[in-house]
Amino acid sequence: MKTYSISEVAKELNLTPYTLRYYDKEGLMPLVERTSSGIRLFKESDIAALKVIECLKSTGMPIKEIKNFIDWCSDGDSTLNQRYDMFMERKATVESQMEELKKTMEVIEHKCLYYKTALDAGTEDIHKKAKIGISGPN
Amino acid sequence: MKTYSISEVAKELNLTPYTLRYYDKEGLMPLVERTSSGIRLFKESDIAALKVIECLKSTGMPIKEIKNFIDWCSDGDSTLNQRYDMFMERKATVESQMEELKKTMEVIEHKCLYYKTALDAGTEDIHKKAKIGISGPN
DNA sequence: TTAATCCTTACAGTTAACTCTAAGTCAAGC
DNA sequence: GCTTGACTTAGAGTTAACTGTAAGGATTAA
Repeated sequence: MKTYSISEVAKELNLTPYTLRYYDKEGLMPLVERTSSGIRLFKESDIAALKVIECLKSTGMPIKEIKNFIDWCSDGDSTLNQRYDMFMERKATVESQMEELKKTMEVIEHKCLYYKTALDAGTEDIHKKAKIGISGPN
Repeated sequence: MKTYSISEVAKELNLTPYTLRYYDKEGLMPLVERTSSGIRLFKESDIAALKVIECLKSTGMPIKEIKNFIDWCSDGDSTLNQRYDMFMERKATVESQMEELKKTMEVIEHKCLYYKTALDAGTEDIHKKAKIGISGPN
């Protein structure tokens, strides 16, 4: 079975070896095998697990909570419920993040239009002095 | 014109007075008026400006860059171009954040299904031993 | 008049997630 | 044999954005 060195994995996941060792130290990678001399041998499944970790991280989940999940994985079927609940909770989190982002986008787009108009007019006053025009304020 | 105290504004924006004073110190609130004794009087327009700041923050923009924007606002029409460009850039950022979130959501939803199936079966092995069933692996 | 709330400066502490250095070892490839 | 890249422990440094304390003073509402 093909294995990968720490720097190969780091490159693939856009991380550094430092970060991977840090994750290891924090207990996020309990399954990675070693050579007799102690060098980490990452399998495809380890990389897949790291991608899940990166996914959880991108939802804003702190490393200590991700560690709980990793521990549950090691504990076997008795923790299936916790793990299911955790992902359902993450799903809700991501849903609300999406809604927040949508609202943010609306404000940003509004500002883009605002500055486009101002730029075309050569002055921001176009928004303050709309009374002069035909259409009136707003 | 109605004005608001620092703690009223903090409550409305889910911040603390400490944070607002910190923003002020970092140059994010150059326009807030004061009483003769130095107490901040926030107008509706100041609160609106703070909401824009929170919006920019939620896109991941660091405070120092937000300060640039605030400075440009003070500089008047000569900076309309920078401000327009900035919001267009923010728009692109938010778009890519949305795409990232979508990918994240797909992984999370996949995991939800995975654990739902495992939970119903009582064991995670259902995924490893799929060969036994009719449908085969995957 | 008393409690609450505001202000200032100055600075220390917190948290998360790295990021790196030191010092010393080990092992594989050219 | 030399370079490269891996390893260890231990610990220091970094960054961002707060978060809070101290010390002293002013204002305002009940």
